[in-house]
Amino acid sequence: MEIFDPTADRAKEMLDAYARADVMAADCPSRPVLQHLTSRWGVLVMAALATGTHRFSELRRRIGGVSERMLAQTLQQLEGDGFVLRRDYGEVPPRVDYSLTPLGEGAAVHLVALASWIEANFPAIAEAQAALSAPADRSVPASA
Amino acid sequence: MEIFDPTADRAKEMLDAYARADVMAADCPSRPVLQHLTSRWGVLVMAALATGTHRFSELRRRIGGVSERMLAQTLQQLEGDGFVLRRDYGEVPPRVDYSLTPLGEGAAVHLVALASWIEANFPAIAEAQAALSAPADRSVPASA
DNA sequence: GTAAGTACCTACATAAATGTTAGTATACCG
DNA sequence: CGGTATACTAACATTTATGTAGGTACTTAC
Repeated sequence: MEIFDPTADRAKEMLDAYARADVMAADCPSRPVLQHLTSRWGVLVMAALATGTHRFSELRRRIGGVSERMLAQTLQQLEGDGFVLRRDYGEVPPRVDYSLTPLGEGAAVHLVALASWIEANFPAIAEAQAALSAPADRSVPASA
Repeated sequence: MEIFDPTADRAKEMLDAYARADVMAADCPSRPVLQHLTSRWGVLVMAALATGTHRFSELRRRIGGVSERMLAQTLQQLEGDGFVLRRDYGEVPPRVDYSLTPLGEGAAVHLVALASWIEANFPAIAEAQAALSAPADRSVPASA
């Protein structure tokens, strides 16, 4: 039909951007979101916040190995995606705390599940790692 | 008591390495595993393999944007952790296929859940992103 | 008064991830 | 024969991620 309709373009946009989010597509806008959540510190920040509201320095101590810079950056990314809520009390010395938004909680569930699964199954994983690095012969037995 | 016991050291090692896997600890051996699974391509490879066995080139086509190099490297990491099984038919031209091990399936469940959640909730995420970048005023209203 | 704590940011430096290109041995298609 | 496909690897280039050090403005504890 192709009749001109001012709403058609918008409808198409919404379909592209909303209805068809596909992480397998290289240029899907969901890719950056996935990366924020699965980034080195993203997972751990989300998991830490899944236990409740925390201040910046609390998170920093809780998450072993994060630098201030990385923690700040990660929190900003997650805030920008609407997963984390930042509350600034405007006091001095500074006081700010972070918590998950409802959206963030939805995502955190899966990240916590993953982290827990790894912790719980680490014995098996370590075993597999050892078994795979040990065997010298990985080639097909020669007929000779 | 501290009585010498040849099994004591080993038991302690096992406790350290196995029983207490804690992703929040900077030097926990579970950290690299978490990173392999949540790496840019790791998630997508696991998700792709969650749908069944695939050949290398099939995965490459399915996962938008992976280079051969990255796909190969990611598969090797996941194989090294015991999540992926590589089967080489020893034919020429080469034929190899990949599938999840039972361990891999356990992990994949959570990664697929995460990816699906993002796809399903992308409308809300995009909305949040837009809402957060729009507001010009994020500071506390001055009393003046 | 000195040190430490708070929640950051900026600039700089380095490490890690990722991409690009070329190459391998062989088979199949036309 | 020329081109394509397969499953890679190695070398090299580049982009991205991450870390480090120093600074801020002020408070509390010693």
